[in-house]
Amino acid sequence: MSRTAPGSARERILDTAFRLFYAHGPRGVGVDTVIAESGVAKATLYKHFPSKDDLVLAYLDKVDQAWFGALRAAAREAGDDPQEQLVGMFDALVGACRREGYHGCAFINTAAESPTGSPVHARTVEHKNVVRAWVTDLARRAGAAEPELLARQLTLLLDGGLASGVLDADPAVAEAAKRTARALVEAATG
Amino acid sequence: MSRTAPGSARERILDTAFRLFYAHGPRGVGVDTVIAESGVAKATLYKHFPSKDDLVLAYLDKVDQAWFGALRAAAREAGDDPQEQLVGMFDALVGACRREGYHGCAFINTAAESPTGSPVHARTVEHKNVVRAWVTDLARRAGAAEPELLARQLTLLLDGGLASGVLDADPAVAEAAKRTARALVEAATG
DNA sequence: AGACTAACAGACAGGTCTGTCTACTGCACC
DNA sequence: GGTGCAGTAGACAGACCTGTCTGTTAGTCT
Repeated sequence: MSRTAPGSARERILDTAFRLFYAHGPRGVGVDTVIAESGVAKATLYKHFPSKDDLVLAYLDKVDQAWFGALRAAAREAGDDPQEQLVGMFDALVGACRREGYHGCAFINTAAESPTGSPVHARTVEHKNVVRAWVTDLARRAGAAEPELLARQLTLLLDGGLASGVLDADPAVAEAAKRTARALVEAATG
Repeated sequence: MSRTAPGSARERILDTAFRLFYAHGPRGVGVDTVIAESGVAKATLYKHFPSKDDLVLAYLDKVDQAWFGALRAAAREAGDDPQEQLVGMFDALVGACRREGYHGCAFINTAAESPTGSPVHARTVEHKNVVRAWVTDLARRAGAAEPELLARQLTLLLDGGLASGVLDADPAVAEAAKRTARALVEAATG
């Protein structure tokens, strides 16, 4: 286990899949392409991921970590005040827009090309619920009159900003979302 | 031209494509399936639509007519007051959520599986711009302090509601969007 | 009656996709 | 030194996809 680090091939496959799947959508990338670009044998890929769907789910897990992590980091950077954190998390959207190769929400994009009821769908719903629960908690601590409503409003804005990111990475959209978020937070916390 | 109405085959193809493409995404439906379900010969399809991409674009035009039409109808039903119309257009979202087989925004879903810069992309951007221009005009007539900002906010909400529709057709999301729209319109026209 | 048009029916080519299988290589540990 | 493991390389099957092509049918117009 010294020539190649443990799980090195797996990491390489997943990193490559992350990049390609996000850029072209899982259905737009063949397994052969992932293999070629990650410099791995086909058998190795199918050993770590028994089917392409398993690879797609692993990709979504990676996306979940990255995006949810970015949201929490942006909120943390806004300080200790929950109200400021609710607004600050939109900096994750602003930052994503500026990033090269930004292409909107990986979950939405993947769910759009997957049949309803598929594991991909379920994973996406789960992700959205986790994020909204976190926002709801933040809204509650911010003293919102209706935390669930405020969380719904803010996640609507987030999803809207992410969705339009498929088309063009316009930072103005993200900035508008942030301004709107501030207005909604102030209105809800009086 | 009496046995079959003029363009009857074309209509049948387009209707079938509309249904199938919306349900499974254009890439998830083969031309053979469209042919089989519309009861048409392959040559006929390729005569009316030289390539599958042309069919997809025609599908998007149909979607544009349907969705933009629904938005304007919902606004019209809200009365003559532009402020009420801005809020009322969200009834199109509420209605879409309730419809059987609702699966989110056809444009976003299609764009998600199309390469950046493709005709599909351009058509989607155009659609979104047309809708936002219409909303901006409405916002101006409603006396909004910053019509562009209000339009951006409202379309963000619309897109957010539509995007989450890929996951579950929860009317609560649409209702929350409408409530939020009302709050934003009132704040902007105060 | 004859020409034209729209459509039907379906075979076919050429490519791509997922997933399996065989054969080989090099390292670690016993 | 021998065994097992992780990985490489690539052929292969079987399905599916787009787009083309040939031949046939039926109705319309002159």
